[in-house]
Amino acid sequence: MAAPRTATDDGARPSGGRAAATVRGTAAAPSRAATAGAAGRRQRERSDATVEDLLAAARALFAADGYAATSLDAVCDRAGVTKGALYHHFSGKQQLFAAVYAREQDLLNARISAAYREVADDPWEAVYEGSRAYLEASLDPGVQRITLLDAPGALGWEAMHELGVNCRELTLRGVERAIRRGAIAPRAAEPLASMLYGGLSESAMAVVRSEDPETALAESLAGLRLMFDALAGKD
Amino acid sequence: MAAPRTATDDGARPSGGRAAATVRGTAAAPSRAATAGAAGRRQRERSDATVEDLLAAARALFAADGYAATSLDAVCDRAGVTKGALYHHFSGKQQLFAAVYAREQDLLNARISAAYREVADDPWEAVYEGSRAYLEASLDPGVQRITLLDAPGALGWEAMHELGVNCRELTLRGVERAIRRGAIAPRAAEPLASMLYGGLSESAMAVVRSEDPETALAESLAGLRLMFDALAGKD
DNA sequence: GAACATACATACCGTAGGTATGTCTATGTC
DNA sequence: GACATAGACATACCTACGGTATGTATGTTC
Repeated sequence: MAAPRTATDDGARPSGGRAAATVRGTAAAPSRAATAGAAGRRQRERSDATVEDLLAAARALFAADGYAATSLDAVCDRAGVTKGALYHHFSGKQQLFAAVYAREQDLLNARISAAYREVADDPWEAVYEGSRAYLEASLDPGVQRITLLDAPGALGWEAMHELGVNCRELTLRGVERAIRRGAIAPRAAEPLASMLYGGLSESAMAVVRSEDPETALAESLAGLRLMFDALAGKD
Repeated sequence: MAAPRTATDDGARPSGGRAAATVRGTAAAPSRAATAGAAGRRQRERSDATVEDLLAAARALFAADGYAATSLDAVCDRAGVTKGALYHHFSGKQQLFAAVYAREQDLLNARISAAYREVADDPWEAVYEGSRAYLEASLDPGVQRITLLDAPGALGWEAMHELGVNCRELTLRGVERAIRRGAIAPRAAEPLASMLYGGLSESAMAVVRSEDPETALAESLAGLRLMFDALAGKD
């Protein structure tokens, strides 16, 4: 049975990664935390550096060899630390992978959001551009290996979607906005978002495995264009 | 590094499963094989029964606990045999899972094909019915665990699609036929098939995890209906 | 019925995830 | 500024599990 995580055992939760990056930016901290933050600087920095090394090593090996074929010893070797350090910052292999996955999702989100926001006037066209960005970003073999091939089995569907705002949720929001503004016909947004997100994920894998990825990508984008136009009522 | 499989070591390949089922049906066999087939009947039957037990046990455990959490010892215990028997018929855990996956795909194919063929006149409507059948069949948690969550990571994308005719290929053929017969606008069939197959897979997982799967399924089908109509030019 | 192949069972090995413990250094406290 | 404490690791070890090597009994063939 899968080891259940209680709500209280987050003491071993890694301070590095996404959470630390956002929390550390806040200068307005309470008195005790402020002094502790200044005094605990060197230890904190060293810790963060170790977490960073571990995440970088893990990301490289997970991307190259996959989740199952990557040993924690190999990760530690590459990071230049021992398993003691790894297990001090992460509760196990699964959580290490979850942290790597969350980072990957953040990078994807950034690219998608940037493309999405570039189209300010047309909400449906914005979803198209976001979808295009997601498809193109997912062509990277490392991204595919981590987010599309290994994550579902290693983390499970629920955990995948609970690790922060993911690409599927971005798609959902975009679809909802397009419906609200009348860019496409009224409908339940969830199903369309699932179809788009899942379809683009599968497309990315098919494109890379194609004997001619260049034209396969072009055809996928053309097909996406046709689908978006059809859903918008343009013929 | 992942153990590389040479092209010559298929001596341990299981005679059971799909391959045997199709090969055994051919009555027109060469002389030596014909006599050997008749004389070797009892051993063959025992062997097939063992393979069947192993596949049934593996399917049950893989479906319930997932690929990684299922130990071969547990499979053997449930099947009532030892690891010697398992490794006599399968080259390892991955191939055992591959056999289970292939069976699952066959069952899905049967359901999809049946729904597809029920609509003889309208090729695009046939694709819809096939898609509907695939979505509904993929609501089963065991099917999801095996074919959607674990298979990509355990087998890899290529191996998944080389294990016989799968649902994605069925979708592709249906789309190609619909295009040939002018049911939808001309386009490259591959991208649309990928979008449909991947989208339906993701939809199935989202539907099951929804707080109200009943209405989620209804909404997904309604959304699918809208998409199919839009692609067919019906507004 | 002898030679052989098939179909297993048993015993064993190596790897890798996980744990328990020791140690060193930074940090807060008096 | 000595001391207690806790964080940040390193080291050694345990164990489960995938895989292998070998033994054996039951068909199967000539």
